[in-house]
Amino acid sequence: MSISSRFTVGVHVLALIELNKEGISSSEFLAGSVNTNPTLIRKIMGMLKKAGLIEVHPGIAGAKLAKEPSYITLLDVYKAVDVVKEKELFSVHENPHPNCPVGRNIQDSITPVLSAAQLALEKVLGNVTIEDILKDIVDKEKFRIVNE
Amino acid sequence: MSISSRFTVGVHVLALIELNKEGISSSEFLAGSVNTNPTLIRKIMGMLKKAGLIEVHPGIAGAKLAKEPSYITLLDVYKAVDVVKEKELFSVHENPHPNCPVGRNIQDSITPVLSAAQLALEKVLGNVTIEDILKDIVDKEKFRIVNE
DNA sequence: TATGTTGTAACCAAATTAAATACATGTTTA
DNA sequence: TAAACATGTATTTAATTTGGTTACAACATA
Repeated sequence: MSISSRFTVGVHVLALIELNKEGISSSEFLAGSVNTNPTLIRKIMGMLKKAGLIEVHPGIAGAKLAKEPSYITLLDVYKAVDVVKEKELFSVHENPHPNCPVGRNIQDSITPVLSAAQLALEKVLGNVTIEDILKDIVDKEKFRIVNE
Repeated sequence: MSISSRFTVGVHVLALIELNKEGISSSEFLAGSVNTNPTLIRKIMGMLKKAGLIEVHPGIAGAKLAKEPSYITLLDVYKAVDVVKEKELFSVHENPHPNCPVGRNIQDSITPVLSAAQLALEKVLGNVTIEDILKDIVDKEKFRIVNE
């Protein structure tokens, strides 16, 4: 099991829209960088738009960030593309037997731990912004140029 | 997407084996409490055995914990049942385009964040033991009795 | 030897994912 | 106005994973 790549593709798309802010970031352009098809990008763009992270209009080529990149966290993207439902990162077996002490209490006992674990993960994502990712990419590019 | 219930079923199984330590915890008995079929339980038992968490022998009914319940963390179970491969909780789109500054750097830029998020989640699981879960279950049972 | 248990392998149906196709809707421009 | 191009959706497909099921070999015990 793995969390859908919609999340990391979403981050890729947002970073590229910002880096290409002077140009036109159409779904085809973005798909080329991600190396997938424009339809998938448009599906993800739709989710990012619904979450208020980008601005994009039917018929008009190109997307722009709807907020400053320093105000968009990876957690925003993660929630926008809906890769994990609220409190459902872990799945729990349904209908344990009520005649057993463990069966009738395990879900209530384990759920708080699972929620805490999921929150810990989300907190890390909430502390990193698109700007952070872009800065890192720019740094890596500089290093590349120095070593050419 | 959701992490397989093998994990929470594994915790259920270990807790019940310990609670029923004076009795015989066969795969059929355990399956009854979890409310699934014995084959699935045996598959999970095989993983728990391989990870050194339980002792169980072919032909002999019943499983026992191989360690004290205070020395078995939920992270041990999580790793034992192999619900998430090492560093692969998040999936990343393959082969982004190398001609794009974002495409050729995004994986290296985002991977450390994803690893940190996964580690944060695992750390929470590592701080809770089977004994903690059992204590909580016993507490809930006491509360139940008081309110009968 | 008969019974019951663990340990596997094989198979199935359901759900999810990424990719692909098709097309309606909207915008621009030639 | 018509042609070209973009977004926004719906539908289909193949691959993968999951949980469930059946079948059966290997082992232990009464």
